[in-house]
Amino acid sequence: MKPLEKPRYQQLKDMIIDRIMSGELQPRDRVPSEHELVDSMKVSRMTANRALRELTDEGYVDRIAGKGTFVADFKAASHVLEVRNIADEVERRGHTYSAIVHRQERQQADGEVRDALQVADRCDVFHVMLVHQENGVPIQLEDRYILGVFAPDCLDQDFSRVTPSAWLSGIAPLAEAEHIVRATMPDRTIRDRLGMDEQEACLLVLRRTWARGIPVSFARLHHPGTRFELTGHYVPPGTKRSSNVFELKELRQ
Amino acid sequence: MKPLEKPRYQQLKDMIIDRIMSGELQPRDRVPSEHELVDSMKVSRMTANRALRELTDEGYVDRIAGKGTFVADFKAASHVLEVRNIADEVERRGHTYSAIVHRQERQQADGEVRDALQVADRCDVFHVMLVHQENGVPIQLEDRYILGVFAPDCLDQDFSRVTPSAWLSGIAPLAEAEHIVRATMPDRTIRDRLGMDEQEACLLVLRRTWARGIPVSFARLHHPGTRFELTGHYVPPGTKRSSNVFELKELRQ
DNA sequence: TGCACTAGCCTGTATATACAACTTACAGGC
DNA sequence: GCCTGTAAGTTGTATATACAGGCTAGTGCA
Repeated sequence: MKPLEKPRYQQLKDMIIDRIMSGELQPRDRVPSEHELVDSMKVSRMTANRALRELTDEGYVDRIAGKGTFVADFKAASHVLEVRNIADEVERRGHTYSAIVHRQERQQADGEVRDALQVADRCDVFHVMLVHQENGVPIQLEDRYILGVFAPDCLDQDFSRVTPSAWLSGIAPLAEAEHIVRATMPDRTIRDRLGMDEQEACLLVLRRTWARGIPVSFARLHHPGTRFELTGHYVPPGTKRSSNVFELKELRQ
Repeated sequence: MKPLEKPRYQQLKDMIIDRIMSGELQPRDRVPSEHELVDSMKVSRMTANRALRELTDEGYVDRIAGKGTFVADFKAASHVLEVRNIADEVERRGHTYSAIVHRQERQQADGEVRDALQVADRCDVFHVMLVHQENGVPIQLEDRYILGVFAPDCLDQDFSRVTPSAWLSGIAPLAEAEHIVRATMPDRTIRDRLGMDEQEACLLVLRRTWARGIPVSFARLHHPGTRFELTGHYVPPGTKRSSNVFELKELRQ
């Protein structure tokens, strides 16, 4: 006989996570205070405190003594997804970010895209291809597919202003991500668009993200091997927020 | 006026982490029980419980109801360091792991190695170079430098049986790690040792690890780009252990 | 009008207590 | 000898209570 019901603090956590994931609670919205949870859920304050404290540790909410508890920003939470927004990275270095959109169209999924998004053949998807630039120099070719039903107004977006990644983060919290990093030799199209040399390797990142339990986006991110690298720094948990972020960095030249 | 002293549960955590990092408490050793902490540290059981529970969440200790609290295995903790032991990876796939040691010698640090380990010029280091193989096929060229004072008996080790990474994990818990991932074109030596084609890109991982607050090891890990990739999967915290492990995987061919 | 103070709410921490469930060791009975 | 029951120690959870400190709005005084 397993415990027929979960611990009460876990029930509280699940209830609040559900309300965030379903969209009922939006970023910066106020979450019920400990005292309100005591009244409405018939638990002690220490139990409510534990639930909210663990949600804080896990990045779902932020707490401010004297004010209350608030749903964390999707964008901040997405930092946990290891690969930061490339536009933010460029600007954090004090450089100028720009993007050129090569494609933005509706397609039907097949082959690798269909498999990656786990959808039926010929399912409706959007295809976006753009080149990200730092001070006018190409640094990433993004080749992205987005699930049609997840983002119906994809064709109306101006991705030269807001990156697809940032835009997707704003629709729903990205709960899960998968990355595959490879070293490849780029084909002629990619090499030309990134302004790469003949004998230059390409750092390829395949990225899938999930929202509400289903895969919503699949992207191929190509980077010039001599100009960029992926760095990750792990520090033990307990010291501030346990940071485990991968980011793109300019190679010292 | 800031709080002149940290919260008591944090003091407990720091005390126990110190005893683990200093080597006083070894892996699988028993950690004082909640009741013992109540007596010796003059705190309530709930405070001791919180300290030990958070140390569990952070991977420092494991708790077993009815038995006690024990220092977590270094090896298990090192999984959190994102790049798993390559020998374990190979065996997990049901394949045969082997290694060929090309170098194992004492050197004096200079240039990139000196900078990476943050030591004085001509400081004593060990240099190990070996090729890891899966079913006899080379999959990684490891070029590693280890701080001399950290591992005095490095030359006595048989790295064809225990990988340097696993051996280092056994000396002291690796508390911090940095990874840099690049795509490069390998030079002739590396290409030959990995059995790579003329036009094949190389996935290069630069890895630094810290123990007891100081950098103890710096490694260059070269992989054939057409045969291997680095994968990472992020799932939200709160579901089991929040997993954020990068691992090397064989490319489907 | 403008300022200072206070009351009320919120989070952060700490304690004392209680019960349940699990593990181990040991004593007692068969 | 073997099995069973029990007692002690351990973690897991839950409650009630208390005090400190941050934040905000509103009251009241100058």
